[in-house]
Amino acid sequence: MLTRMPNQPAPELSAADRILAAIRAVPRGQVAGYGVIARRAGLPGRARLVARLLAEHSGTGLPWHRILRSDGRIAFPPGSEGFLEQTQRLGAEGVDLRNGRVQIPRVEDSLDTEIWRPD
DNA sequence: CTCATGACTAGCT
DNA sequence: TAGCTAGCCATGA
Repeated sequence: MLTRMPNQPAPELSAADRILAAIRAVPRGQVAGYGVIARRAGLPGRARLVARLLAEHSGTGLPWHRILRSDGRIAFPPGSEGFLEQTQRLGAEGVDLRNGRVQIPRVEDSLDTEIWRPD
């Protein structure tokens, strides 16, 4: 059975599976936006679908905490349970959060990966 | 079918 | 940086 690098999403997979693969492809200590995940799954503009799948598959080992809004902020309301949980998980991975927001690296610096690298 | 909702975005002030 | 707006799309009432 061939294991495929999730960089090039397999067209034969369902949209949901491609999105889940893109989420799992975000390495520990790094974060990515909903829209970025959607694009990497071959579904530009479907950020809300990414959010739905995250909620649906929470608790299945999916690295949901590494997914943030396009402006670098946590999508949950500040102070909410999910917000605190995500803050804690990201902190455990060394992601620098300031007031519920990661320091967004300049896109020009990471054109290759499209994944935010908080260093 | 229409309407409301939401872990969203991009653009403009 | 913060608000506000319009656009977006899958779901469920």
